[in-house]
Amino acid sequence: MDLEELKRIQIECAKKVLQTDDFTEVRLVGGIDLTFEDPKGNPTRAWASLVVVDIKTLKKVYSHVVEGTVDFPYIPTFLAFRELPLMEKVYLSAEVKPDVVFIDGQGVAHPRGCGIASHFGVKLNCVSVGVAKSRLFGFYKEPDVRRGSWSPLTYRGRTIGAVVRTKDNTAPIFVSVGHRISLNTAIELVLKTSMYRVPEPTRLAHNHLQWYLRNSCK
DNA sequence: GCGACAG
DNA sequence: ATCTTGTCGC
Repeated sequence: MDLEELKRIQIECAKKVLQTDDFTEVRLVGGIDLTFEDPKGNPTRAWASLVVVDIKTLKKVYSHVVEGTVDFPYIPTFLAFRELPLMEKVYLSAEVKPDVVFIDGQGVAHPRGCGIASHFGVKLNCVSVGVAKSRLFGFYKEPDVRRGSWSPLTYRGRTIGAVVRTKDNTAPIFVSVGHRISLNTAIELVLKTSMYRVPEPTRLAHNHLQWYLRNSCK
């Protein structure tokens, strides 16, 4: 693998990212998650799930799982080259498409402005939001401990994302624009879909995989 | 040069 | 990401 070449791909992808709201209504919100048979191994067997929830009830209205082989290692800032293929597969084969998709990882809060959530959105031309449990890039001040408060994630004076408190006295999550959405709307959507620390679409996608691997899969 | 570094 | 049950605390 030639990382310099992959960097150029990310730089080109970043140019196509749209950071304004480009949709009419949001009724269905989806979350995509991956799990690996051997996280350290390369290649390794892996599964991806897409769970779609109704934004009004936060109840699951659709879920889908696909299996595949992942043969690219985990390298910070190059996560998309490892996880994007399976994410594309689960999304493209889904019978229900959400209006917005939450992706585990960063969107534009990335050294080259193209984290996995943005890469996913641009490649599939859909509305996406980066929802990460930890920081990859940028600086911030700890937001207030109350649910709903947030502080900007910045780099060289520019806001690239937000550190959002989705639950009282609980570690915040890192939200950034994926594609075709504004940061303010992304934050609003994340807060609207969060009952716990991690927003429901993402949390349920993760739970669904755990359940799936204990049953249907052999 | 050294440390940091989504999942 | 994963190894892993009960347990402590709000």
